[in-house]
Amino acid sequence: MTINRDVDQIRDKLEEKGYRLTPQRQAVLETFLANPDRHLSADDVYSIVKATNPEMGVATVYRTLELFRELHIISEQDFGQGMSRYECACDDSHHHHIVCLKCGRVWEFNNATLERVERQLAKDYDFDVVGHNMQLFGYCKNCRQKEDEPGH
Amino acid sequence: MTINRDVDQIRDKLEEKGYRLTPQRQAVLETFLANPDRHLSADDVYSIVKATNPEMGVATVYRTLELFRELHIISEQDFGQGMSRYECACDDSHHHHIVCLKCGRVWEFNNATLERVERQLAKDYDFDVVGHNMQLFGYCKNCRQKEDEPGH
DNA sequence: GTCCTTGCAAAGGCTTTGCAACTGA
DNA sequence: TCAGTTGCAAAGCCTTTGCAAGGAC
Repeated sequence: MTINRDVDQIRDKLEEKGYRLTPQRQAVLETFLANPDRHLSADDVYSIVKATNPEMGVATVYRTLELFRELHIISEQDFGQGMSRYECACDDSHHHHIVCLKCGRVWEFNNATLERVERQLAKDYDFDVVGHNMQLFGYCKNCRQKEDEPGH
Repeated sequence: MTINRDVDQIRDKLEEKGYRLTPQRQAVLETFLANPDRHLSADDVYSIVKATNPEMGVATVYRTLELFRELHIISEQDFGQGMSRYECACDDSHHHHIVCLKCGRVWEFNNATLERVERQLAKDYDFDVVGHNMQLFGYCKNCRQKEDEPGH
């Protein structure tokens, strides 16, 4: 099963650096592996993990998120909602986000043109780019239709 | 003088909606007009305004920022620094940001290709785009050079 | 034993809110 | 008069930190 293999790989990655894959960390990891399409907040992760590990503390979630982010196991996003969101960074594909301001759903996209623009900008500004972030905010088809319904 | 004209225009904009341009609001407005190139945090604005209006309270700054944002007088940015930053939105030009993770300086750029990509994406996803955000994070030339200096 | 890790509670930092007082038309 | 506005302090929210206890090697 893919998830078990992923867990093993990440256990190695942690142990290489002198860290352990504790049950708590594994629970957080599995939450991300089981939700590859979601952009989880710290609180989302906490709630999900707490369901099976009631002894889990929030601080551990935050510490684990920071550790995973450092090791590039997950990546952090800010959609301007007052808290960070995290997603699995298991594949190295850079992608960008389209965020619906009504329902909060997030779509991801890759765009070769964008990557090209980015490389050109890095060159123009003599800038060593280590991360990027492109977000479109607006309203999805679904939410627009709801707006148009009578009574709204 | 341009700034006075801008102030008058915005006074009209406020009064149209039933708001007043109070001395506090004018002080905040002038801070933005006087710093068109900066990306000010709420605390930056507070410090600047407090220098000439010592009675100014933080709450007023936040309330003014929200009001100005609603009226599209300023726009809000989040560079992942734990607080929002605001900039004058007096001209309607959309632009994007290059943020140095070391010195925190921000460069702005416009890019026609990017705008084109954005329009295409809006079409592809049937999305009503009302805002966007492109940020590159990394290290500027200056900070890279400092890193290379002996002793660092 | 030693270092990593944890849960708890307290503290931090940014932002919002309740409220009584004030202001301008 | 009346709605809009303000300063202050308290509260809210997300996140980090101090610390003593627990756990793996």
